[in-house]
Amino acid sequence: MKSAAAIEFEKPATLRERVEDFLRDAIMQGHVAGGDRLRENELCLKLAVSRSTLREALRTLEAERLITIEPHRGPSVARVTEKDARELYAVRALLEGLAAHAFARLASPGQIAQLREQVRQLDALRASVDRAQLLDAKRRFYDVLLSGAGNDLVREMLLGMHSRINLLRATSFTCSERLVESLREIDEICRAIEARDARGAQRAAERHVRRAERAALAVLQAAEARRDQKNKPPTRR
Amino acid sequence: MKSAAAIEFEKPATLRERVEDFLRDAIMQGHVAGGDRLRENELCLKLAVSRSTLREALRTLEAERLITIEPHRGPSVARVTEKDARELYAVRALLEGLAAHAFARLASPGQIAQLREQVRQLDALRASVDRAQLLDAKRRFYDVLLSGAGNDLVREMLLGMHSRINLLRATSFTCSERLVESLREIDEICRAIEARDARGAQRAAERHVRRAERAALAVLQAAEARRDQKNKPPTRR
DNA sequence: TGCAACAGATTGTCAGACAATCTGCTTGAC
DNA sequence: GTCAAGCAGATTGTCTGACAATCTGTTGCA
Repeated sequence: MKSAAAIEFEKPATLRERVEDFLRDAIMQGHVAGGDRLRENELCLKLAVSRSTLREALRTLEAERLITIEPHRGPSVARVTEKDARELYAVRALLEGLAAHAFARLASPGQIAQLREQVRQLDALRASVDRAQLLDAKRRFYDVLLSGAGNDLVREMLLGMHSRINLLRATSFTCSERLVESLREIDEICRAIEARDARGAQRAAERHVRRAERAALAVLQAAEARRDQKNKPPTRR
Repeated sequence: MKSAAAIEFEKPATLRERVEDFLRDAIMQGHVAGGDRLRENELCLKLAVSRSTLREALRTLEAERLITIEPHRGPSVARVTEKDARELYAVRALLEGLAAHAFARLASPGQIAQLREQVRQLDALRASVDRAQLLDAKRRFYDVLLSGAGNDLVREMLLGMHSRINLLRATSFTCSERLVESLREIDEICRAIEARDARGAQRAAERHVRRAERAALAVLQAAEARRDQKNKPPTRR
């Protein structure tokens, strides 16, 4: 019952924060698709909040790049293009590498044990079909890793990036083959950390992200091809 | 008269954007100090805008971490602690390294020439006493570098970080010795790029940031020591 | 000195309004 | 039939005014 954990899970104090959380969830769970417009009036009615409150929440989401707001056109759910994804993964590889390196150097034995425990829980879910459960376990793993790395800026940046990556829907865990591979890579990171091998942990983390990228891009390209197929037939020629 | 440049300098379309820009400037120019509270009514009166508009702008600034907003206490100018600065520079080193690496690989000869031109202009300002002019030249250098690197995410992240770093006031250019050193380091980055030596450019960029960090931390620590000296005397004991 | 209660200031949220702008549809011309 | 112009409704940007919840500094009491 650490107070830090308690603080982490405290209910949002303000209404605006609850709106943010709700919208963030709705986007990441795919209840709205990339490119969908979010009309203010609709959302006000659905969430029973005023426009002021809603618009403030939307500004925050815009800063997180989960939505885009164009003048006189309003907010829409962000589209993650292939280029976006590449850039996202390139930065993520660097930052996760940094975090793994720092964790291997700085974490206490207790924190390392915690990390291993999270890996074990992830492994136990290997056969699970519940996507949400898997994502939650993954989130807990990163919670431990990023908290122990002692760099709050990196933590916040990566948390923001993870929500964008989830928006991709092409999460590393999308297909089960990738899942097994992914778990092995995570185990490698953890093992390097247990050996206090900072460079090794960094490299393992970078490798993990690069592989996740490859899987994600494959899914993304497949999705785009499907979309093009559907939209292009009535092409002018 | 490239259209891209024209777009870059277009006047903000909405009032909120102008408010953002004004506040961002005010903070970075040091017109308000770290920790200062920003009372909504005051700002509304001074800027002649409504609270809705102002509060939206403040949310954006909060996301950029230029201000912090605490529930029922309102916005204050962010304080950059020593730990913040270290984290900031650690990430900045990685991202600028990435940008330099990408620029060396991808930039067109024309872009490289542009970069060199910016370095030349910076050099010409070596003796200048006008801080604003120097900062502007530095900004233009980074504009060229980050545009040519082809990674918009990295560009936006670094632009945001630069505004926070300027908030530090302990800019690399604060003391003139550091300025000369800094210019040499920038020249090294540029030379590696001209030689299409991506790894070398990356390392030079990382080295540049690490040195800037050292200088910034020195200034920051001196400032904190001074502040402690002033605040601590009436200590309880 | 320390604590409690109170008053003023400030923020969080709401409702309603109106002009500027966007969007889709109708209409008219070729 | 296609294309351009124009109009009407929808949507956003911004403002005003309001009120309850919370914070903050001060006063008064023990």
